[in-house]
Amino acid sequence: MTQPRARRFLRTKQTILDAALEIVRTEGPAGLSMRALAERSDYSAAGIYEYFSNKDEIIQAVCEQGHERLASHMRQADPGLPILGYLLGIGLGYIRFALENPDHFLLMFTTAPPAATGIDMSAELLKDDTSFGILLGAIRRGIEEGVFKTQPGFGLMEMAYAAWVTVHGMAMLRLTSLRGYPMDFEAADQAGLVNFARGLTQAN
Amino acid sequence: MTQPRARRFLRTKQTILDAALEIVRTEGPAGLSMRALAERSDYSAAGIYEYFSNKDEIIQAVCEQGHERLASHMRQADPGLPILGYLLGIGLGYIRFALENPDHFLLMFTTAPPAATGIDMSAELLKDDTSFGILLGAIRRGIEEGVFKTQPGFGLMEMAYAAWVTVHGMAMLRLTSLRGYPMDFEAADQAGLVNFARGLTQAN
DNA sequence: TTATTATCCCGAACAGTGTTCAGAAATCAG
DNA sequence: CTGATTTCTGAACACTGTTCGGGATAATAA
Repeated sequence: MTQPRARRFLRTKQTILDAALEIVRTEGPAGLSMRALAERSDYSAAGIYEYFSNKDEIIQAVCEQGHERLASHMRQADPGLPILGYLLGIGLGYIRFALENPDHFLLMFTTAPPAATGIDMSAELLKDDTSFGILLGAIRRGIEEGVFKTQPGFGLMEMAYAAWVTVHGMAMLRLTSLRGYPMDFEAADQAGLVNFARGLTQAN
Repeated sequence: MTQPRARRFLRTKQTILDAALEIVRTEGPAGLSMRALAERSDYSAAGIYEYFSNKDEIIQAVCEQGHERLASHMRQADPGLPILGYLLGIGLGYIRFALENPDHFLLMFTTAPPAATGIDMSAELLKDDTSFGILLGAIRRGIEEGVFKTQPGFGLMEMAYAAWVTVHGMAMLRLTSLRGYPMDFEAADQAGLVNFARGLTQAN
């Protein structure tokens, strides 16, 4: 029962992870090599393998941390607002995170998940503090308030999926394909999200 | 004026490019190493640098080829359909290409473009045979037919952007974050696109 | 035909990558 | 203090993209 040992282990692991996060933030995912990570965390490259069995495992941990920060960005939307404004705030929070942390965001959404986690995720995704969970809560509220009209084949889940897809597409395209494109994205995103919400509120 | 030489040069270049495309298709972008590419095209790794100055240049060429194939998938939508059905077909074509060529699609939209091509692209993007050009044409038609109602700050360009964003988010999320997730994506995508279109047709 | 020159192509090498492994320190248990 | 575990390291392996010197080949000139 060596508790101090376990604590030290976890602390060291966290130290390495923090170094990884900093490298991703300052130099992008390309700069995250095992040797660079070793140097910044004052270990040798081989030593890191005592705490992570893979580089992928490190990347995955960095991604998880990113998802938490993404969710906290979305939580900054004011739930006191009317549902349409609240939903808009959530979406803009998502996009804002992507723009403020482009490398981190791209890493999160271009790295394929651990593969065949499928079923775990279906539960993981629905937790309230998850980014998708927050979105789901907002849509549910809109439906309960009677503002969003469900339709056959377009209920809570489909609405939330459609909303996610919209903001994700905005963030992703802006970062990968439209960097430097002359367009007022702030306005276009706003208008696009309003159009999306208009679809939700209209029956048939 | 050595024409045969120039022709041979281009032909060899195309051979290498074809090999690169095949590697991406069969083994994914991770399998595209200069040595593997050299082996499949019956050259040495060093020899390839006579035709491409970079690996990035090869990847970029592969991406361009992908964009053409993407556009051809979208062109399979029947322009004879009513505008809503036609627009839906275009969107589903986009998604279908992504699902049939996941590696190629991800390569196209996770690799940042040649950097600071900004202004060139703004013209390139609008050409009729481009994927975005096709989309733009459909939206324009919907507006001219009076089916899509423009609004202040939400005109042709914004509508097309919103549509692109939607299908791109669907394709992207499905490939990166929702692989194996238990959900009827066919139906959800369809419903999501219909919802999007509903927003376009409703004034205010 | 022969000599010159430009093109084409390859082997070897360099610096970098992720990862493994034998063994040196350091920490713990008896 | 002794013996066993846990930490940590340097060296190595196989791989990556890329460069360079030089050999083979083809086009041009004499």
